[in-house]
Amino acid sequence: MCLTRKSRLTDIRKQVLKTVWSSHTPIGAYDILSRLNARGGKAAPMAVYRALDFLMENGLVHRIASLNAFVGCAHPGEHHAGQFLICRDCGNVAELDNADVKRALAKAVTARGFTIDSEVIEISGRCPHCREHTP
Amino acid sequence: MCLTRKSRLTDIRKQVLKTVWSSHTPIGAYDILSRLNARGGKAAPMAVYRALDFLMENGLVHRIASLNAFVGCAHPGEHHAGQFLICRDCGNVAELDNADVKRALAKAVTARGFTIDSEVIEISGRCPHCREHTP
DNA sequence: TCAGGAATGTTATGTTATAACATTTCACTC
DNA sequence: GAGTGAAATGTTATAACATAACATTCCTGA
Ligand SMILES: [Zn+2]
Ligand SMILES: [Zn+2]
Ligand SMILES: [Zn+2]
Ligand SMILES: [Zn+2]
Repeated sequence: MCLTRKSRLTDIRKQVLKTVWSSHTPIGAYDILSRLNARGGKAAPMAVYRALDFLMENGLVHRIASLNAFVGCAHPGEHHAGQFLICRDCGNVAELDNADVKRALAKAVTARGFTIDSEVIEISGRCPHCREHTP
Repeated sequence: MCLTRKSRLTDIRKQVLKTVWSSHTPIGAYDILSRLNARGGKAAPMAVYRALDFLMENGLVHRIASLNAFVGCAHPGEHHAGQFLICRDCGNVAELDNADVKRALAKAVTARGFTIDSEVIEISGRCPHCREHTP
């Protein structure tokens, strides 16, 4: 765990992180909650949302706004934005961090006089595997 | 109204479209509902969501996924995607349709073997006006 | 050991969105 | 101009997502 940067990976945060990763597709906060409580727990939604906030701040999890769901970060490190490719058939998500996209976007945004605080880039489509198997 | 393409701009759809445009910032479905019912109406959420679905299909309104809210389309026409710049201070939204961004994104996506069905590109930041007035 | 902040617990409520089925409206045909 | 079928709307209920507010516990460092 890269949490030698003074952030505390407490038990519930670890459980939520595990649960997010145990799903191969984006998972909703209440689904996370159910899985935690499935083995006898009695956590409340707040606990999950707080853990998710922590994990997002620490670059371990991303929120997929278009799905109201969460995925583990493919390249954990500092807090960062990425581009997400979501397969509409199997639900799998690929995380990109493409320099050309960021550059083109930054140029277009600054041309309008805006500054960037955060980005949401989510593409819905079909992954190679699903394209091959269901024409 | 460009609805000579056989889609019916009925009364409730027109009211919802007007309400979306009457707000200078993205507006939530339930806020739209309140404004409709403010003058005595008694519509239900479904009516608003159905009207919004119609307006989005017809390229008159966009959904801002990161805000769970809706804005009028700046360049109405066919159904299309855009890039949205959202000012975190004043809430105003600028709609872009930048060719370089689309090109870079399409390239990065196809390089991964994905196809694109729909895009969500939403940048949160500060607009020129707010940058000037609050340093 | 004893603060003081960070983390969690607890309860309640707010907000956003859809399911399922009934009824009405409207364009089109006969 | 009555019949008909699809599109649109009405209605009721509920699912799904998220936060407010305040109490309590836990950890760290003086
Ligand atoms: Zn990441
Ligand atoms: Zn797939
Ligand atoms: Zn548009
Ligand atoms: Zn602004």
